[in-house]
Amino acid sequence: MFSQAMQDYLKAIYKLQEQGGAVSTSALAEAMGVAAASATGMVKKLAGLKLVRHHPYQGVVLSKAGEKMALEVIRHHRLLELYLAEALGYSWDKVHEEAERLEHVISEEFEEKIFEALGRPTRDPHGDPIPAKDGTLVVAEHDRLSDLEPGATGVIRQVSDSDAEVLRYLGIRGLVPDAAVEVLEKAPFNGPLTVKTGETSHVLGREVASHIRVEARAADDA
Amino acid sequence: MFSQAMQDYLKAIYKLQEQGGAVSTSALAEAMGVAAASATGMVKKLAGLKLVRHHPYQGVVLSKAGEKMALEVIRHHRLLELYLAEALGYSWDKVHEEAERLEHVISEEFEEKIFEALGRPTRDPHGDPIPAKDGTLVVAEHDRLSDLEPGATGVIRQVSDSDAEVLRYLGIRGLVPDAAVEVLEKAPFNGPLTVKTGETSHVLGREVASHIRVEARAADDA
DNA sequence: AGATTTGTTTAGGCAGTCCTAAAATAGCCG
DNA sequence: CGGCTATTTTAGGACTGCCTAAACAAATCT
Repeated sequence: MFSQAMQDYLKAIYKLQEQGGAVSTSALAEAMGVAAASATGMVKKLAGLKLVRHHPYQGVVLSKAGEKMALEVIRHHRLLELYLAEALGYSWDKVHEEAERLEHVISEEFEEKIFEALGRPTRDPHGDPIPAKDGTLVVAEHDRLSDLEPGATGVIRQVSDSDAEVLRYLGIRGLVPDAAVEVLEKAPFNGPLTVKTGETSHVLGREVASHIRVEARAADDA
Repeated sequence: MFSQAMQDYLKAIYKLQEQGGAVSTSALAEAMGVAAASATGMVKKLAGLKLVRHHPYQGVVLSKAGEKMALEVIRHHRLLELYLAEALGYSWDKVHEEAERLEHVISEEFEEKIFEALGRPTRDPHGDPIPAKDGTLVVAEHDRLSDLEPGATGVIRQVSDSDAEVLRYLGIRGLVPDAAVEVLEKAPFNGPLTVKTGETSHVLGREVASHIRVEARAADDA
């Protein structure tokens, strides 16, 4: 009834939605690695199934049902990643690809078994929350980058700003979801922060940094 | 390049071939749960890829390459069954269905990891041999039913006879691969055997019984 | 505003796998 | 052998998901 392709599209829409409201078909097409027309076609199909709401030329938004389906796939994905890493000794850079294929074919029973084998975890190897079986996702209230103290390190989870210019600026600097960051310096009051990502450091206004949600790493991490 | 459907067909052909020479398209269609025309179509495609040899109206036989591919899938299947049962506590009657879906999507790395985790096994939960990675299958030299002594029990693995009539006779009596049998009596010299399968017992000529390969069960089995 | 650029949708096709119906072939029986 | 029946193949479609090219809409620039 619901093809694998549909699941992939729902998941992609979910992930794009996380980083900002409605999702354009071109962004979706890019995320899926297909032509824009293909994304439009699938969006229409999903809209017909009431899994998304589509306002032509305005983007697409998951419906309640669509979000639930997306979260089921994401739960599978994250549990699999964790299982591959923990139980089978996969390195972290390889779990994603394998989980990507397995997530569509495992049964509820398989999901249940690995969930139990892992001790009913709530976070995957990347620190992302694992949606619950009923489709509930405890969205971690991540710290704002502007809240971190000098010396602290973390991983960017979400970048939201109404100004596309600012987003582009941050993107060019590598301050995008999943990037690791470290706070080098922090001026007092509402002064700027100096942060490092990859090999280079950048100075950010406090206001801008407050729009970047990060997941702080424990101090004893590598 | 090689679709999942093709893998399934190759596997089905392999299994049918095990039970007797060339495979008819209708037998293949039935095994795959598709219309006869669909099987013909796929067979032509596989023949084009040199994975099978097809003589119209005469059935289909795996080529060397086709057999290797079939064995790879079967290796995946059997390793998965074993892993699901051993590592995840699946009951034996559920492993097959899950393995059926997983076998097509796991990577070589996954295969390798579970192979090692299981201690490099050579038999699956049903007692079937697991093909080696290079596509070699150590075909167990099963006992002939006619060799078993009264009281012995086993599982039929292969029934081969040039006489279709005999095969049908055996089929009607439930003496088919995977059936459990027990030898009740055995006349001396080349006299007949009385064997039981399911609830009923049958008398078989020694000659016929010698064409039935069985895997003997250890005496201490249930 | 008008023109250009950018983004989105429609239209028409292609490949893969399935189907049904009809034609071709093989096997069997009188 | 000739004809019946069962099996197998061919022919023609349906459906999914992808593509390119062209039409359309919105945003941007002058």
